[in-house]
Amino acid sequence: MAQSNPPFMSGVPELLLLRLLNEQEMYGYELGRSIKKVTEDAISLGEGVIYPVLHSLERNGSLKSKRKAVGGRNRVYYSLTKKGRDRLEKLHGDWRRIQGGVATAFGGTANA
Amino acid sequence: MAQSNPPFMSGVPELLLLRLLNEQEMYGYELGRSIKKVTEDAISLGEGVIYPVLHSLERNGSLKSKRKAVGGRNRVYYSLTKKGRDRLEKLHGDWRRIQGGVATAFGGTANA
DNA sequence: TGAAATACCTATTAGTTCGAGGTATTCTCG
DNA sequence: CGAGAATACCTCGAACTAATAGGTATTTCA
Repeated sequence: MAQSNPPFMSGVPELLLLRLLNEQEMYGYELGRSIKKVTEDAISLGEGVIYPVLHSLERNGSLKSKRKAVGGRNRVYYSLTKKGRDRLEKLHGDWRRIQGGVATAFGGTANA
Repeated sequence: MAQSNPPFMSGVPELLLLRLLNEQEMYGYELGRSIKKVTEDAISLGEGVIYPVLHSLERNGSLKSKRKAVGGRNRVYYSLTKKGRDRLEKLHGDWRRIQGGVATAFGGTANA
């Protein structure tokens, strides 16, 4: 057998969060706006999606966090660990494969 | 507000199934092999994925089915209804948007 | 003062997908 | 003929995702 599939559509929120945090540390609320911006409004994630993903990513060691008080605000900044970078690469690879597969399926015989 | 997001990861199996059935009627077992082929092995769906999706698609009126006995085999052929074609267009649009958003997010600042 | 924005969080629900199983028939090959 | 592979259908249960809808508290600004 060739290879087993990753859970399919799973992971876009996780993928994007890891992608952004790989560039620079950020906090949850900020990530929400940032995702809208870097996807040019194509994707927007609610806080109810962002925070749980952040927490589970931290739990499994992909992210580390530190609290900072900035201008009277209490923020939790996240950044990638080595494991997080590995995870990012893996998810990105999965994504490219699926994306490529879908593109091929739709490109094969041109349709509307 | 701009627009609400479709459920994220959902829908690649459904999308591919609709895509294939839009070209020609097929039966479940056949669809499994066909998906592997048209995605050039990038994606393969187990029967435990295919049949439930087919059934739910038929339940909601996107697909219609007819039984045929072919060479002693009992097959259930599916084809798209109008509603199924609409559904395909919608899912395809969603997919393009998400795909574009991810591409932009990763393309914005080139990374490995 | 009061509303909006910032900033965090959780719980519930709904939906998807996966793997593992199950049945039955037909085909192929020794 | 007999055995096993392939065809062809199906369902169940577990695991996981993601969406909505809430909740708290502070700060900013009109």
